Amino acid sequence: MSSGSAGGIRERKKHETREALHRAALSLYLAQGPDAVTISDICEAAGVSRRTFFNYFESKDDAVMDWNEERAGGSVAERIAARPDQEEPLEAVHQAVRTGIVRLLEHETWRQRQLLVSRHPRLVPLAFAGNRRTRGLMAEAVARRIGAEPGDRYPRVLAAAANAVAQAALAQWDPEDSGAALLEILDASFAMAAAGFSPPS
Amino acid sequence: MSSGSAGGIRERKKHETREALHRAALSLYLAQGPDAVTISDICEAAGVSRRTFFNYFESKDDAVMDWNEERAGGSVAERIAARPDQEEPLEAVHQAVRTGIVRLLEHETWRQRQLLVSRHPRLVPLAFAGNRRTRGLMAEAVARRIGAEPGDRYPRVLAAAANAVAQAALAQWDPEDSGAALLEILDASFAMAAAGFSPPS
DNA sequence: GCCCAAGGTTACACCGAGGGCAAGTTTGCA
DNA sequence: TGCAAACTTGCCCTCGGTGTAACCTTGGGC
Repeated sequence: MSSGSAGGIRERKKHETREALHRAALSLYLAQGPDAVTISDICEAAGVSRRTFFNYFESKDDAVMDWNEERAGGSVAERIAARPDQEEPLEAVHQAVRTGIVRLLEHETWRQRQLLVSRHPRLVPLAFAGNRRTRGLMAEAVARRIGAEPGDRYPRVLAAAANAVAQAALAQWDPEDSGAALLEILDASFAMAAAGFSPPS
Repeated sequence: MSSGSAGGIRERKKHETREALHRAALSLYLAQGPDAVTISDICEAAGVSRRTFFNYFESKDDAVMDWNEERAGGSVAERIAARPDQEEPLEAVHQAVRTGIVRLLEHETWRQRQLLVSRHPRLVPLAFAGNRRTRGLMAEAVARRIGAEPGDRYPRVLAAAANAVAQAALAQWDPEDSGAALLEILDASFAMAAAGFSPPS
């Protein structure tokens, strides 16, 4: 056997099955809308049994929002830590988020996800379901930068606000537009935060 | 018949049933944890049939998070509009949120809700499920203040960030503490936003 | 007081989500 | 080749959620 790059056939097949379920779920969601898709439909499209589905995901939404591609860009926390020391915390977070989005924009499935979410607002909370953890890691990274405790007020408030600003930017972006447009919106939105939200002239 | 204040027996009974279901759901959630409670349990405690439950709520979480008490304080949008004209938008939103929280603190059921949420983080998104609408109304109110369109970037980003700051404040508050403590946290958090999140000395 | 219509409640039946379990199948390794 | 670990599957169950139709209560007209 030539076998896969990592591990053996077993690992590769698991990955393929997961990917097949994810793709099937995403395209069915896009084609028919979230409510019209049943787990059985997804399984049929992916060629596995209904029971197997639950070996990989806890729900159909879980399958659609699967995030293994995010990891393909490193974590936000790492990117914050990598910013120059003298940079203000908010700016460091801004740049960390920015490069994260640049990487995500390269993934076609991520764009499809955004399209799906923008078409079905019901899914918005799901798209950001992983954000509680992300926010926590962001707060930790910020705390480490300024020598504070991770539980301190400042890092937490900053992380929450930065996340919200990023979400708002995403929500204002049309996923059929260029990635550059999203980055413009993002930069403008963070500039508002840096200015203490004083009203634009 | 002495009858209720508004309408007849019918209206009153509907209201009582809704309230009974809400209270039953809340206390069962608190006593047993969200996952251990079934809709049948709630119905038994409230003395109605399972089918009737769904005449009032779409899910058990919906019943727990029922918000008729929020309305007993007017909307955030109204309170923003009521702030003095020369006040900066962020400060107006801050004060509007603040008085809203002051009112909510008077409601025992609201405090129970917060306790429940703080004990079961899984519920956090639900507690803020109504926030999409709230955020929209906030953005509109801010837009009206500065003579912008409701869809403009500034009002939306401000509303999103203010909401996140308020959420972060709530999350840092122990619901068994005094209401004054929550207000202190809230004020300090908004001060950070007004300062453009420059790090504390 | 009687009766009828509107509306609220209930039982029943059904489908999909989700998960436990044990048997069957494939892979990895000796 | 053979065995153990791991993955898949079918079966069965409970709970969430909804349509339907029968039933009961309320309120208003006669």
